[in-house]
Amino acid sequence: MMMVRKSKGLGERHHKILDFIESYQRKSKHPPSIREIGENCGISSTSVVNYYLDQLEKSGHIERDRKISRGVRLSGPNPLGDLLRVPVIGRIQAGEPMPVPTSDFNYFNAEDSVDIAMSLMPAKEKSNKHLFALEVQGDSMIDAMINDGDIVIMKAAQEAKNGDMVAVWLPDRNETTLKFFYKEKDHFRLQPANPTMKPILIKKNDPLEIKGKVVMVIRKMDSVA
Amino acid sequence: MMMVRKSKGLGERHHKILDFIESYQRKSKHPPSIREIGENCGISSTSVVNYYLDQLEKSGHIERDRKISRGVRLSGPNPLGDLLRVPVIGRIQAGEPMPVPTSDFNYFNAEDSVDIAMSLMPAKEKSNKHLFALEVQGDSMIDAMINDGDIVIMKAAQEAKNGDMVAVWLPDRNETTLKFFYKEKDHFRLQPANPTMKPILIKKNDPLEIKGKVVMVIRKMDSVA
DNA sequence: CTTGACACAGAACAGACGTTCGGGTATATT
DNA sequence: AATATACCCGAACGTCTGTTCTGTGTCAAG
Repeated sequence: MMMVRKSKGLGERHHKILDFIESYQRKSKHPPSIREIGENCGISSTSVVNYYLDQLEKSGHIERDRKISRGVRLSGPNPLGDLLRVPVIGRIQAGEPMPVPTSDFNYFNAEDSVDIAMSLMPAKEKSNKHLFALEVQGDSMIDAMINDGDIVIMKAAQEAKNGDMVAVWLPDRNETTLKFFYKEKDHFRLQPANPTMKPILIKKNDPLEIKGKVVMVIRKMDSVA
Repeated sequence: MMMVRKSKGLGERHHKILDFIESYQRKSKHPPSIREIGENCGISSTSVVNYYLDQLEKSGHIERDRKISRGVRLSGPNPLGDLLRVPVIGRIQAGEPMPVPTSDFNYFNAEDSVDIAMSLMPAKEKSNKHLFALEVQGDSMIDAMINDGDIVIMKAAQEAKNGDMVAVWLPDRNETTLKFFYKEKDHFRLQPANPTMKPILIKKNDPLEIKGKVVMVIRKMDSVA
């Protein structure tokens, strides 16, 4: 009685091997050897492991550095990869000036930080220079589709292009707000992310301070258990 | 003429080795061997490399897995850290059934995937098992504070606890929706994340299918340039 | 029945690799 | 001057490791 797993994409052993490589790498911080894969996947011969590894390489699931010890890794842009550590420099809420990074930007005295996979970042932001994060406090940003507790990743900026989502300080209203920015004939249009809500129009003479551009918003649902 | 570098913390070679390990790991995705370190740092003897590696280990700069090929890595909380690779298995929009993971969903038949730093995940979700992601299409989730283009990280589930944000399929309305879930005396209350909006009440007899719990929401502002 | 693809085992080989040991040369200390 | 210490080299050893080759049994197609 043999297992029949022909012509299907991946067999049980393929999965087992992929799982093992992944967990081994996570625990040991380096890839497993062929023999270690065999022992942990119930394969007694190194040649059989090599046999499967070849298949997984051809199908693009793994990459191998031939002739090199433990030169096997899960493929993909970033099997375990580059993180950006973005400092959380404070909280943002309406009615108070927004915290902005100091010029020194020595981000190690930051109380906290969040790790973002580089692959999540837009191409231009691959350097964590000028990136910082804020935790949103209160419901004041709901018209920007941003909730209490959300984390906003920002890039310091004093100017913006049309379509950027920016953090602006409106001295007239004594308010920090996050809106899409559009420069139009004789005014700035601050468009809420929520399409059911109406924009704020600011005359070009009126004060308006752009504090930064929003790069990303992250909302964690901690209650999941 | 010899270099004098006594009694100081780290010498020139220590830094050179640390830099090399870091850049080698980044490029080759696996650690260098002792001989490779030697060649690239101008050290002709493996024993000297070993000599420095021992020092760097004692001083806590690196960690070593003895007897194991390429068992050297930079130490620290997150030299390059753990990512969860979550498969994006489809799009979600109101009026259509939500895609759910197949039993085979774990690997790369997923068209795309997103990388999430483990440090961002709630403690219980440290395994990418049962995690999947959906891209939200359309504005139908605005009352869940979720916008067009957002990425929702979900955990497959058929049940939910009070306070969980869940994806539910309402056959009566022919609608998939994301709401906070509360079980009450004689009905289920589906509470929108937006506190200005009113809940949906579902009688306990009426049909209601929980598809999964929302773990995280990610919004990328790609327009930043 | 024959053929061939497929899955697997075992052994053997050649390098790669970490480790160790004996020796060497400066500089500083006693 | 003698000793200690830090730094460094080369070689040898034994094991780890990827690769390759031969052989075996299964199964489906011709």
